[in-house]
Amino acid sequence: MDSMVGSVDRGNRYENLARQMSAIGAVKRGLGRVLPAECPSGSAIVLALLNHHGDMRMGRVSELMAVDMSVSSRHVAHTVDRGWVERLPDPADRRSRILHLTRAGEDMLAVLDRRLTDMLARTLAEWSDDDVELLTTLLARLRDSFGDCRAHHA
Amino acid sequence: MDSMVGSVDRGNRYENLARQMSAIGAVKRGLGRVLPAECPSGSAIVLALLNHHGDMRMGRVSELMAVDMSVSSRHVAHTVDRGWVERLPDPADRRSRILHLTRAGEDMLAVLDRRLTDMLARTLAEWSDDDVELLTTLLARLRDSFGDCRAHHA
DNA sequence: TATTGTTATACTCTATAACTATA
DNA sequence: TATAGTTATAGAGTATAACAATA
Repeated sequence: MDSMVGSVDRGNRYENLARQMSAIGAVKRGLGRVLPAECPSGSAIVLALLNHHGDMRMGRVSELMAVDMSVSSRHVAHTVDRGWVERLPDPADRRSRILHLTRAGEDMLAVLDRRLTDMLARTLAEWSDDDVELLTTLLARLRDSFGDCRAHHA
Repeated sequence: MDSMVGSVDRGNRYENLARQMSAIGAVKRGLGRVLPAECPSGSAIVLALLNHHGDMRMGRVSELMAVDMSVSSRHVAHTVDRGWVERLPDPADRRSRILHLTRAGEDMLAVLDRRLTDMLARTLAEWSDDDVELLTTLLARLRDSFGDCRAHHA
């Protein structure tokens, strides 16, 4: 395989994809700019996860975000400081605590939803419904393929 | 509009997309983990841009990355320090300099390409060629729709 | 002894503002 | 005066390692 030129097409295909993925950084920065100053993206993601999946523990947050627990711990701490999330005792394991979205957290989430929706509606005005849905589906599948791709020192 | 329930579908559509976009952070972190320690993603993007678009000035880099010039300036400085990029005088404007990918930069780019390609080939093993291409196209279009979405204080 | 979670430290990415040099 | 670019500073995100409490 190494000496063949036949792999150029495949290599190019992934190269294009990698470049487009890097370019997505610009999209994420654009989304981040519409967030309220007191609710940066890390906090916003925590709220969205709790809203979508329901109450969960720290380990599950870090798993869903595919980040180290030290990272999710800080994000969650920020949301708790703002009163958007509360840590309830876990009857099954006293080391752990159950994270629960508060009413104030739901209110903040409503603000986030509105801002992001406005932003996307403006930016994707020329996209058809089918294309938006197709992109959403492919992104979900991409995230799924990557799975929990954290650095496992094993 | 506020009192109607009819907007639920559209709102939900964008909400899903926003959530998937956030999840893409996990994908980007996964890609970042395969990069060499001496070439973080900022540097890698600079090299890829110069390779793909050819020589350019700082302003064009910040435009393509959709970041402030102070940011791209630091990324470029890092690549120059490593000998991957050189700053050539711009005959048309002595304030500016032309950024040029060196041979060492091309070599580093080859390393990056190999690592990213391996990673994607492993991760997207079950994807069809058509789906990979479709995702690539949609990401490019998404980036295009966002355009130069930097904060313009005007 | 292993696991859940927190905290300290360090590094990358980013934006704002102040600055230099040139147009 | 305006523009191209650099640098200083500050803030967010992340990972590693050391630590606490509990299993």
